[in-house]
Amino acid sequence: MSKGPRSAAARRDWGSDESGCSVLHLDMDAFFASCELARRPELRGLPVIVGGQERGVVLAATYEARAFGVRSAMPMTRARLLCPQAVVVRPDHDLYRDVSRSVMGMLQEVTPLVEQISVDEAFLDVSGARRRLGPPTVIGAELRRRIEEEHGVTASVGIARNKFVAKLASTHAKPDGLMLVPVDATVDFLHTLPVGALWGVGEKTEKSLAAWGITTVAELARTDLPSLQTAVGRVSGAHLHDLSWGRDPRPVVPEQREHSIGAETTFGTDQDDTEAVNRRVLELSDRVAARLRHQGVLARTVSVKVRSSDFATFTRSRTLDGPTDVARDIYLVARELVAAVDLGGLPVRLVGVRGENLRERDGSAQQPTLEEAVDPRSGAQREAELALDAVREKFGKTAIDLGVHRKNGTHLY
DNA sequence: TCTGGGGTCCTATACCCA
DNA sequence: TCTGTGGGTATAGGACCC
Repeated sequence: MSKGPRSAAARRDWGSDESGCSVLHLDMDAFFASCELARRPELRGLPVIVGGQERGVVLAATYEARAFGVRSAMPMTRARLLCPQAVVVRPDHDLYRDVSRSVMGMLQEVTPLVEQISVDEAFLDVSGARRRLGPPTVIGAELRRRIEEEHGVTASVGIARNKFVAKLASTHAKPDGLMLVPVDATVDFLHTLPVGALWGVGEKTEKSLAAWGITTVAELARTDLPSLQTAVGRVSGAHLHDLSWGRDPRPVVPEQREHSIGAETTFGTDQDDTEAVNRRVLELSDRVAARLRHQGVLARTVSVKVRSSDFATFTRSRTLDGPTDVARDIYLVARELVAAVDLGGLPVRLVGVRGENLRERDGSAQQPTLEEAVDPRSGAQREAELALDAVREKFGKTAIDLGVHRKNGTHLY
């Protein structure tokens, strides 16, 4: 929900010729905050911030809160300083997921070519829907109307010849607007923008480019390719150069499979107790395994992330002999990987566990992992964890937990 | 000001193997 | 046998996005 830099010059009417513009990007405005307002209309007109605990960041803020300088991803402590009168609401991800699912279903009625890129935004290729539903601007307007009517949430729409430009158009249409960038106007539109508007240019890349005297898309477009590649790398250089001229061949691809599934948490206070860290690693392994099983996939690589109190972040990973969706397998590897990270005596701020290198469970399903072959308990362990899934399905996610069992001071688990 | 949690992609390096 | 080369895979880390 955070957005790249915008340009006032770009916020204007670029024309009405829709030919060749069949990519539509739909982005819901201040999504989490809008969902909360729809549920609690008495909050309308007030500065509202959706955010977590003490050490959290702002997940979403209403435009009233933004007027005070509150931005998403800003530390909550700072947000409260800027806008002490703001109503702070704890995030309710289940609510946002429900609204999201319903909206995505609505998009599917327009075309099956819907690529969801996050909970609150999606691309649509409406080339096949034109004859049935009208030109893209009509489709976009109708979607915006229906989303607001059915969910009380406003959405902005960008329409252009490709994904990259459509995404920028929706950013400049915000809030509650629609922008068309005709094919002929594409380069002029792009060349009003700062480099930071390009997808893939964040803080670091922006700095590297500035060192080369490149601060706008227009300047980047006029830079010769070899210099650009020296500045930011071969692949990124070529990619950014293409984008600066409005070239983006990536098609709208429906239903992309996840490449990894992970979970991480920041401790309330930095932690130097190894046992406490391990308990957290177990919880995270359990969450990851449950999600792997839920999605019917197995992970062959386990990776961990450890952040120390000075915010230095380390990742370690190991590829297993066989793929798994069993919390115990993941935990045993994750615990070792975390233990091997040298934090120089500093306490742990955050730990994370991730399953990577995913594959479908079907097919590899009946192949026992090496561990199962060596240790028959692993098959039984999976059965036990499936039973846990069933209990949680029935009584809720917090109904039951895996534990670290100790016997004579030795971990069984 | 003091930095969440979910991800993706790219780069560099090491190592095995043909 | 030695040396170089190049592909494939594993690993670590950085940057980025929402």
